[in-house]
Amino acid sequence: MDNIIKEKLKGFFTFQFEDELINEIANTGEVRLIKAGEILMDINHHVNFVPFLLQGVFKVLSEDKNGNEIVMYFLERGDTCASTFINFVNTEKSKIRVIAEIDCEVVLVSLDHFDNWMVKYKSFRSYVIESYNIRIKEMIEAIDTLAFMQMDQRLLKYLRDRAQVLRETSISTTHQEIAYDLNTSRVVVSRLLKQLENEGRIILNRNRIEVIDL
DNA sequence: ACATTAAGTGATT
DNA sequence: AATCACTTAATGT
Repeated sequence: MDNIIKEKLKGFFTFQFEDELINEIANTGEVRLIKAGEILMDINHHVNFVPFLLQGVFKVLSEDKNGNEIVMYFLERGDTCASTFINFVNTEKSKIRVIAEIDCEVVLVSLDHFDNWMVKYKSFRSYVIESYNIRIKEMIEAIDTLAFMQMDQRLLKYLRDRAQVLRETSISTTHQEIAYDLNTSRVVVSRLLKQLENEGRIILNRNRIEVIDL
């Protein structure tokens, strides 16, 4: 594995990984490029790896048995999917779908190394705990959003979140996709977007939304 | 030029 | 906020 990968592992993750740990990740991990739209892990599938996100953005969503989906949060570089940690104790099926928003680069590490690294590396332990913490906070935020916010506010929050993880003000999407993500109808999204545009918060184009009011 | 897909809108529940 | 039914606009072939 090349040094660029190691530099990314060193630079993007909040807890400075020890050089030795970075070498271990580099030696045992598999670097994968995931194209926009590809699914990294899916609901009801077994997962035996943990992804470390080096580049790109993933959308994490849950789906009910009727196929209604709802986006819970986004992952950006330096993030990992905390829900996969659970599987290192007990091989459980994934409850979520993780899908690439844009082209992504990840390092996949087998869960077999987890036990070992947790005791061996302080930075790894801290990182895992911190990741859990962040995800729990995100979950609470998602629940609050669903329970207390009306659709217009949810929509604006969604656009801001998405623009933030993409590090761009321009989002390439359709009203239909947003409707799926928020589990509402396209008509509602179109109307609310129009309203936001009239308020000067966004600019609408076909397949593209400029977020002004970040 | 035509077909397809995305987006806008009034009316109704 | 959802649904229907329809229109208009943008884009692909």
